[in-house]
Amino acid sequence: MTAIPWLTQLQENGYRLTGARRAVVETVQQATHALTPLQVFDLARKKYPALGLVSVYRTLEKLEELHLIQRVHQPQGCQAFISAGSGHQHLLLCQNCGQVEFFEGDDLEALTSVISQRTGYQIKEHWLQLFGLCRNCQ
Amino acid sequence: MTAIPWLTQLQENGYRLTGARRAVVETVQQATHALTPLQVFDLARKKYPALGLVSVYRTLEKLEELHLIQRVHQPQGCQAFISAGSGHQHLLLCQNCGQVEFFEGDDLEALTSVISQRTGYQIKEHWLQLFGLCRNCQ
DNA sequence: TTTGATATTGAAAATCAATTTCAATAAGCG
DNA sequence: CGCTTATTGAAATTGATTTTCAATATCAAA
Ligand SMILES: [Mn+2]
Ligand SMILES: [Mn+2]
Ligand SMILES: [Zn+2]
Ligand SMILES: [Zn+2]
Repeated sequence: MTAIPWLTQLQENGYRLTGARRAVVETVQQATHALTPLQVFDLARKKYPALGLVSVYRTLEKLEELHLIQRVHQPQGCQAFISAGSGHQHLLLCQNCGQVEFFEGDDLEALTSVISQRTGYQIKEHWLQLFGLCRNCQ
Repeated sequence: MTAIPWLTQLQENGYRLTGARRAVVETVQQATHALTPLQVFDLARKKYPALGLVSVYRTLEKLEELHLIQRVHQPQGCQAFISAGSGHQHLLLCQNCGQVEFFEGDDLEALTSVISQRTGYQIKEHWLQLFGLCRNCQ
């Protein structure tokens, strides 16, 4: 998959296409691990050496706003981002190497209706994240 | 429920009982909402005016280490803490007022075994959090 | 193409939360 | 009551993120 759809989306939302943005977008889109802003900076600078860290923050902000990336919450920190899956998806993270996989097909209907009844809450959303070891790391 | 069991646990683990600790423990234990260190500070200072913010951080650290509190991850930030349920429990958060409820009895066995097979991951843990509106906020 | 309005840039400064340092104090044991 | 030492709050420091700003680059319009 190429970086074009993301760049197009940025453009369609009134943002200009620049070297800094191209480098950040390509970097994040290619990643199979969640990346912190600093990691994005280090990787993207190889493609575009003039890049400033500030532009990484600014671009990540826009990508998140367009739902092209999502923040990854982990016990050791919540500053990393990964390309967002399309549709309703959840994350599976390798506790050893940090690799990220998406999965879907969870059915929490039965659970949420029980909880809803038990607590009186009207349930709107859920966060589900699995942690484990990828094939390589087992 | 009183603050004594937590204070006892601190003492049993070699920590001394001080005014600062009592104030923080009471504050966090009584809360029905997740509290940030600064919120704990403001509340606990009413009980113990000499309290320093540093001691809040230090006490929260120890309570988390003893699994008496847990960090709450939310879209708007991940710095808040809530009294930890006992046993395997999950959180249900009110998106409007921030009230926290615990629930248990989720069974993700079927799901995780499918995902495990599909991805090759050995699944070790899961995070599940529900968001919704409490009775008052509906 | 050229032009011009303005979005975007990176550097530097500022902010903010969290951590470390440190000398004074207080907990808890004998 | 004393003594050891864990704990304290203030202040300094760190580290991440945000803001400010003048220079520059994008891109639509001429
Ligand atoms: Mn789901
Ligand atoms: Mn569970
Ligand atoms: Zn792995
Ligand atoms: Zn509510």
